Amino acid sequence: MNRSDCPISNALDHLGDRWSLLVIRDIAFFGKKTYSELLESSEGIATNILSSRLKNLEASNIIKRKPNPSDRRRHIYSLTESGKDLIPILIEMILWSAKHYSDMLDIPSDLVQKAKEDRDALISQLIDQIVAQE
Amino acid sequence: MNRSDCPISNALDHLGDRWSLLVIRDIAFFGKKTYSELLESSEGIATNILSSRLKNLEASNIIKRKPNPSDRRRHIYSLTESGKDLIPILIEMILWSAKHYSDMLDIPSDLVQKAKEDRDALISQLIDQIVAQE
DNA sequence: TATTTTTAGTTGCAAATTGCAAGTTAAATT
DNA sequence: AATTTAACTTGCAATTTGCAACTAAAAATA
Repeated sequence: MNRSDCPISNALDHLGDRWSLLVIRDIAFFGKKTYSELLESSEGIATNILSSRLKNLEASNIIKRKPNPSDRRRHIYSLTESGKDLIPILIEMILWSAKHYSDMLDIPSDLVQKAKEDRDALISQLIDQIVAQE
Repeated sequence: MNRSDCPISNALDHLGDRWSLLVIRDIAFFGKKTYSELLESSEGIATNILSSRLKNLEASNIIKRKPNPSDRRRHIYSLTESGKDLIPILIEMILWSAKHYSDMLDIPSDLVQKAKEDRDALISQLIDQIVAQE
């Protein structure tokens, strides 16, 4: 699993594929909490891949899974502290895409503007939102 | 290639694998310029994978390849503007790993400290270094 | 000039991963 | 008691990865 002691390599060992950070996005930005909600991403993740990614992310302590007392079929997925700390990476990806692919994508302009004006405030605000819905 | 119009998904369409950002790291932080230099990464990339990633990154306009006039065997790889703009993503990955895996990794403490003190200055400085060696 | 070495790849093939479709299990609803 | 729902698992084909060996062109050496 650990290819080297480089911090960038380490991040990619945990997150370097086409799906893991989309799962984090759906939890962090779209407030998704259950398996079936996460399955409905617009990119169309397969059920076995979602299952695999959720297991990996939980093993990496990036997300956690709790039983839902009111409906024991539904498990609740949420971000750990480590998972919340991925938000700056996601924001930088949004800024990069906004700068270089704005014409072909759906850019959240107000988020981009706020990120440029006051990055730290935006990050705090997003984390507060996540904490609020826990 | 384009799974959706989401900017995060777009970034992952170009960079979402275990090797692409390591190639960018080696060019951006370690000043590597040639195929054989990039082959020597501590993570041990295979030659066919390196070849494939260099082609993809060039097709995505993230790196560019120039002939070297003084030795026409050696091609010179460098970052485009778009490639340089990936540095903030790399820095956030370093900060994330430094925060959550510091005991098991080799963290560049002075870079981390500078990133916390004055992020924008660090990014400018790193880009200046890259430009200087062009 | 002929031979060797270096650089940047390509090719072949086995192993691992991905993705689709269908099936399963436990809990909730009707 | 029967049906539906949620969260998966399983089987299998297709794609991607990774290792090892090979190649072509240019440079260095004899």
